[in-house]
Amino acid sequence: MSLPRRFYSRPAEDVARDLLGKVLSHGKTAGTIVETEAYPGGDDLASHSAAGLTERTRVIFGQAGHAYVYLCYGIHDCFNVVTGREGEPGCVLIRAIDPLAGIGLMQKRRPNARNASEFANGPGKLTRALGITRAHNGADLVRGPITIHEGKTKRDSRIEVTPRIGITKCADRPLRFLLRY
DNA sequence: CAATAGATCATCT
DNA sequence: GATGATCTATTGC
Repeated sequence: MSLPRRFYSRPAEDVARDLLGKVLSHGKTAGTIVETEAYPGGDDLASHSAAGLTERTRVIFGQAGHAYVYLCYGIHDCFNVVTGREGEPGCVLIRAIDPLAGIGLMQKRRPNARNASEFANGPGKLTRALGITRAHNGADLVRGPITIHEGKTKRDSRIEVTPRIGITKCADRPLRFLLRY
């Protein structure tokens, strides 16, 4: 069962933290979300939405619970979840997942990976492993084909908060969330 | 093993 | 025309 719309209709920081431990799936592949970053918009210059409402950032300003997929460094597709109220910008970048299903398929899609832990331990790797592309930009996660649902609660799991990485602006804000277990 | 460069292109100035 | 929410191969200790 997919997470309800209201789960996403909250501030990006809250959604980013609560997304840890949830399961992201597409087709036969799925994995537990273990790393996220919040891009709340507003005065956060690191957010793509800081440039304002453009053709590219349109979906970030749209209804929560939709996918924002963009091309990074001309090479990689990165997957985000739109958050907050409609008309207000905000999204969460999914940075890493722990493979749960479709291991064989992920292996095939990521020939460079040495082992399962390297299938989706990065924003660009994760989209490759799950088969997510820019064609999914704007897709509704409540309906599919990409969905997010509850996962099993792991024992002794802790949430770690650090500054976001790979950015130059607002690089000091603690908006990166990791699940350690 | 750590550091660095190259790949590659849509979006914005 | 510059820039980037990255990944990988290669070079250098």
